[in-house]
Amino acid sequence: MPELPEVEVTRLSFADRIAGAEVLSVYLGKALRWPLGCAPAKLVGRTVQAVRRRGKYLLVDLDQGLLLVHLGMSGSLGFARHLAALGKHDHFEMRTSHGTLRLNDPRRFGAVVYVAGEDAPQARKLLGKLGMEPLSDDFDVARFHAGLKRRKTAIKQVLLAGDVVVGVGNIYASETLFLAGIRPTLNAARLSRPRVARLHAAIRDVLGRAVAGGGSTLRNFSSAAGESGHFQLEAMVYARAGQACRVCGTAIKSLRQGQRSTFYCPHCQKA
DNA sequence: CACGGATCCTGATGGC
DNA sequence: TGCCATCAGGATCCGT
Repeated sequence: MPELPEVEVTRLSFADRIAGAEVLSVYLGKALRWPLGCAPAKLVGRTVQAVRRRGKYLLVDLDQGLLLVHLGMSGSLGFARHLAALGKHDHFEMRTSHGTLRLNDPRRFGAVVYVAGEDAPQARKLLGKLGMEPLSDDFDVARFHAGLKRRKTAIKQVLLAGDVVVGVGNIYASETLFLAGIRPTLNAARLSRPRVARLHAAIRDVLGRAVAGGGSTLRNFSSAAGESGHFQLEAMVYARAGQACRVCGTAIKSLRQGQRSTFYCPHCQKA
């Protein structure tokens, strides 16, 4: 489910409401990707101060320490005053004075990790190598180009790796490369400055619009095609192998890169 | 060190 | 209750 826009929209959905809340109890279900890192009882009595985001991680600031929350491939967070009984895939729940925060994650690639601070070893391990925030002012063409020049692998895989720029997941990687007219297999270091500029613009444009549009993914959009207001985020290439390119009509191709599927238009995207 | 591949887990889907 | 293979929006870990 979650690429950066959904994580950001999730954050916006409860950050203000949970701020100031006191933690009343913590429930842990089946193991997630990593252990919580402290006894659940240690969180009781803490106060939630804010919810921030770094890449696809949510940072839930407490008066002592913080929680790093990642939704993995299949996770979703809900926050409400009253929730139904715990479901099969609800593996973390934190009751607070303002409502209950609950993580549902069928595949359990997600995680909730307590760290004493952002300098704690586990925090540095998870957050330390993250690249630039795509919607921040830091992410400019010059820095993007400099980052890509250091990487010798395919541009699609560099986008996914997240150590140059964060938040571009498998769907948006294919989509932004289409919008920029760049073949996904091209060596990142060899992209010309104008092409880097086009890719930079595509990333900011697509991610920014997805956040503004409520974080729904392109895949969801395609299934909801025809709904007004969402039309502009219809997938151009993702999951469209064999179908006609919406721009030129050429059949969309697919390939595997690092165990992930990639989609592109062989005519619109130049090698 | 940078890269490519294996890996964690459950569920949906489609072929046979 | 059919069985099996494949794929899924992530990203870390490990061997080379």
